[in-house]
Amino acid sequence: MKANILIVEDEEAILELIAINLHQSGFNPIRSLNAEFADKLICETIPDLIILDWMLPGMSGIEFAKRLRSNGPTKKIPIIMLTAKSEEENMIKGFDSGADDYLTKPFSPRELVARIKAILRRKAPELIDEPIKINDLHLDPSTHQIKSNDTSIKMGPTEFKLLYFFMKNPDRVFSRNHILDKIWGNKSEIDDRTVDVHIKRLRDSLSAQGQQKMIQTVRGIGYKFSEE
Amino acid sequence: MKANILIVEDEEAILELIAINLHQSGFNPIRSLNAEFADKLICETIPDLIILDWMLPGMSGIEFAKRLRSNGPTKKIPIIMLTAKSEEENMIKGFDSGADDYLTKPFSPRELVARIKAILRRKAPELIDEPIKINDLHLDPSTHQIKSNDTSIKMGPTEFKLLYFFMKNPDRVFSRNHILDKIWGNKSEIDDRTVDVHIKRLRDSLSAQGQQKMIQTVRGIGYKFSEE
DNA sequence: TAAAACTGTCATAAAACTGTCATACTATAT
DNA sequence: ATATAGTATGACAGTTTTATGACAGTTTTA
Repeated sequence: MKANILIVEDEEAILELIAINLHQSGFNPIRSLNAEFADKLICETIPDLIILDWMLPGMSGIEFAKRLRSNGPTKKIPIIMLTAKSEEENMIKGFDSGADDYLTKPFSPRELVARIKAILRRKAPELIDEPIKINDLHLDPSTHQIKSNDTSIKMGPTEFKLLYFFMKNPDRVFSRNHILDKIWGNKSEIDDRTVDVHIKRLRDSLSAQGQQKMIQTVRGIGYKFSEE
Repeated sequence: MKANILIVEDEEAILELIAINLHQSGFNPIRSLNAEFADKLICETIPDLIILDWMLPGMSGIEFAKRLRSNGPTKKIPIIMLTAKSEEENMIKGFDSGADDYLTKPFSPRELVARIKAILRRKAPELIDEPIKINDLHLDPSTHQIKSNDTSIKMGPTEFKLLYFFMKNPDRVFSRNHILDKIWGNKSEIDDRTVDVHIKRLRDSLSAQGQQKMIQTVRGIGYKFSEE
């Protein structure tokens, strides 16, 4: 499922530029030239992230941001502010009003996409669903499928999340507690050692396709995923 | 071990923004909204770096910086100053008062992290977990991997810590007791000679790739790591 | 609602790692 | 050359850390 990204920008050329770039990067851009129309759009579908120009006709971007932040359902939508170089000194207010990041025009589309991904990765990692392929192991989050040699591999939900997490961060070592945080959520009162068991189950599933060795134990530290 | 970074900033939104970004970059942020509270925090744990807003309620950032600089234990803590665009011309005073770097608001979190790393790399390289490469021996703390000629080298946890320690302080001789302190922790009741054994084990691991000579014995003193 | 699948915990087995010691070496000074 | 203090090394028994299989309770599926 593509992430819906609302762009609110009064300069049509820029709006279009951004939209095209986002589309190419696998996002679903929603265009609005002003805050009023953006409001309507938001009612229809809550976007996953909003790119907001600082200067808007009618209502300023900053006011709009504040309103979004004060309002229940839109409270948590990440916002990236766009500002002209000359307005930069006001930017601090942008953060105040709740923006998660900002970009100064002119900016490179590449940069914008990078920031969007960074924010989504933090706030809604499930939305940045790019299939991952490592060493003939294919994981597609959108179809919830894992394949190796075109043979699909079955596993439980927890094992899937585990594998997804590992494949998104290959080669990096994670402690059991870190894994617990990421997979179970930080509230969990769950025993460290439970991770071992799920690692075992994941390895068992992978071993049907001879891929079990990809999950490695780092004694005294935790586990890591790597093709070696 | 994560670097403790104290943030002194009276605008809560910004404080939080910085803290979150630092946390994500693997630092340990400590928050303070004013200089007085910061003082208390500093007493508890000496931070490894301080990010200081220029304008603070009560005591100005610059005064605070000066005080830190005049005071023994806090003398050497690197300081990054934050300043609003309009105050920029005063920045020279910031350097005067001992800041190591400064950033003009608004700044991107990315930029801040980059500067922090630059400073720590200079002043306390051991706090910043970056891969180290010496003489074709690569050590990467985040993946917990050691490679030479693209061949990965295996070793136990203690040997890894030992090697990491040595590679962070190349060419320097350490006594067995110093090593014991750094690797085992200062509480240890462990025999001096145990270090010899682990050095041996480390050498054995490295010798598989012909890198054993990098750890040298300094008779009567201890050991050192160097490419000779 | 029954069957199937999944969870988290435990006890136990298996591996890997530790620290110490006795012994064999080595450098250095006399 | 010899004595001596400092190092290297191999073995080993004790610990710590992981892997594994079983199980009872839950949740999901059919």
